[in-house]
Amino acid sequence: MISSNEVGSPAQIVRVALDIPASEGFDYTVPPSYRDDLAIGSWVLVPWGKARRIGLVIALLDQTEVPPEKLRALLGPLQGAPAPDRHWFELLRFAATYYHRPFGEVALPAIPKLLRTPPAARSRGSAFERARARLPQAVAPGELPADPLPLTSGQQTAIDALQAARGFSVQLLHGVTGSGKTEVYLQWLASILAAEAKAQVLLLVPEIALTPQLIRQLQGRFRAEAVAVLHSELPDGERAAHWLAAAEGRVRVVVGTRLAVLTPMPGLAAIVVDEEHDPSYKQHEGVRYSARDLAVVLAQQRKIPVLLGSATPSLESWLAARRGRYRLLPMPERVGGGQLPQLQLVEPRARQQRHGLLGETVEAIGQALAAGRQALVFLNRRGYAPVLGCDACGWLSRCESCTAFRVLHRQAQAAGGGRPARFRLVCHHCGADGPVPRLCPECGNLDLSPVGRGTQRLEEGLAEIFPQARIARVDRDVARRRNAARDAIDAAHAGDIDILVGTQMLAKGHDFRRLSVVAVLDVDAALYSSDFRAPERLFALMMQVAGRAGRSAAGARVVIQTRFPSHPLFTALARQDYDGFADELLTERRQAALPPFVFLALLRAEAPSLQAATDFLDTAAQIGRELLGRTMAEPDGSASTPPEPVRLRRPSEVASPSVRVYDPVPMPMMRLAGKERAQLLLECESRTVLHAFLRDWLAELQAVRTPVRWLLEVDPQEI
DNA sequence: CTGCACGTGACG
DNA sequence: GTCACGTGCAGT
Repeated sequence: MISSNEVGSPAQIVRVALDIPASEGFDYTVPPSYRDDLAIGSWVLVPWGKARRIGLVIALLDQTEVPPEKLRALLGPLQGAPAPDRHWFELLRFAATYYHRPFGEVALPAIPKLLRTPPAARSRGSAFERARARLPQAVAPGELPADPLPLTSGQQTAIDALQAARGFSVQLLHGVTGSGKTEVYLQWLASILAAEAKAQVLLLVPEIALTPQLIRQLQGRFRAEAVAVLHSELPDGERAAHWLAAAEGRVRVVVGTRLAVLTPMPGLAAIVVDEEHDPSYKQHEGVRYSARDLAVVLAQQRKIPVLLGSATPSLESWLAARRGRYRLLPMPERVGGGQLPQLQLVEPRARQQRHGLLGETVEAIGQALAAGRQALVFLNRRGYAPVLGCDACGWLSRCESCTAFRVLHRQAQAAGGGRPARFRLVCHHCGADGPVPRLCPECGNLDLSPVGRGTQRLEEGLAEIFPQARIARVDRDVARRRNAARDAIDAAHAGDIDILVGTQMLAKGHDFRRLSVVAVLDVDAALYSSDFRAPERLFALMMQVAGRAGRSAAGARVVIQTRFPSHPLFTALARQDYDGFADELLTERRQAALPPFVFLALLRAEAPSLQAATDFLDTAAQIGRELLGRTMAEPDGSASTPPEPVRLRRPSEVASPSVRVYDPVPMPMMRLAGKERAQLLLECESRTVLHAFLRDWLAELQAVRTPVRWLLEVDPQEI
């Protein structure tokens, strides 16, 4: 049945993005009654095989390549869904393009599960109604520590600069630990909210920093505006409610981890990215986006200011500030003029150790305890010992499925104790978990011993050295038990703990007032790691660890055990000289042609055999080099341009930089969960050139028939 | 010959 | 994700 007013109607057919890998969308006819209701960005319900799915309209078409017998009619607009959000759509489109993924693979996972699950045929009410019914909790006045704090002159200067910002701008707030960055965020965001009744603000924080304390603090401070909280651990119902409230402007403050950057916020007027250098902003599954980078893009699209805050900015941001693209707001002073702790480097060479602790370290901890202060011992390695070994033949407890050792773990014991501790061998990568062999699987020898030291063994050793001390451990194993980590931290705050032992979980956010000594063990591996970002990350971690001590305690110190006390990283750390260290690293990175001076992409492949993975990558590299040859011979497709020679050039002689395709190599962790993995590195001085290449290259790779599972990672953080 | 397990590709 | 289909092997 065709009536004249239907012919040529632009919305006879729509292309719908679904959460289907490697698909640019599926076309559906639009029943006449819905033709006026659909626009780009509309939420729709579509038939999908025998099932139904929720999708987003990504194009209005008047014809399609899909053969008519395949084409089906969509079921209709999704009842109760939010109206199309142009800004959100633009951000998702950018992310899909930049990370070279189909739109649907970016957009649908950005929607909470409850809101993208097709309604059951006979369900009462919609998921949207249910989500709307549970508004984020309002906090009763007077219930919370909620008034703005007095500002230091440094904080005031930063806020003045922020308030002067108009339109799109990036400010890099470089504030030492304890300089009061949070207060700057809160007062700036409050001023944005006060200026415009419908304004919304977004505060992104690293995973570990989104604590109940921070949420309570925000709820107290923004009592009137309502705060939505978004992170991956949130129960489905709550996440849907908060997300929808943000999308419909019913809350004005959104705080969340990286996924929160993909929340629609119609009134978005300002963004803060706290601890912008933190690696947790990079998503490590699905679409591997950087929430920090997307926040900057979002600010640019919305023409609003974004504030990146850190005591140790990423080199990417630091370079942008040095080049004047970002505005640097320094806050070098601590609130209350607190002194930063003194750094003491101690060398293990030819000195006596007790349980991995050097004499100086033991002495420092002892002094803290004697003075009624607390000590924090930091060891970034959980478990009892990183490996179990045979004294006779040298057998080590390797994981069968990974290029890694199984870690010796002491089982949590039932209260009462007395019985001998029980141990397991656990792989931290694939999760394999088994009993400890009674004798060596290689030679039958009975003497198997732990090699090295994890937090559990360290805790044991400390208890022996300081039998009277109250010791608590905080790491991921402890955190797995409900509230256990929080209880330990609360006990430390209350003064019921003398020594805290822990991994980097303890490095962030906690301000222990009675803490006067921080001891750091086993950092040397990071000094000479094959990962070029390791020093940057170690410096950031050390600054954070040091920041735990001495916020109110005079004479606080940080003791680092290292075999390389004269390493420039420690020299800079001792002077609290981030600027010098960062500038030095930038010089090295420029000379070595590493990020942020070049842009990287990795093609990663995994297969049952390394050969299969490498073969695929070899094919991919060959396709890439051929593609480069073609495009360099015809720079813009114009026949009149003389062909350029095809060769790899040094950056110095490059006018229009070319993409370099390296050879496939096994990944640092070659085997993971029984799969062999290899990767192919690509680099280019020009982001634009790299991405143009990636687009064409991926199009050709899609056509390669292979059983190998592969994935492109844009801007990899670990190579 | 039949049945089942597994892998693969399509689903608009 | 789920389903249908094809392949290959084991059992009758």
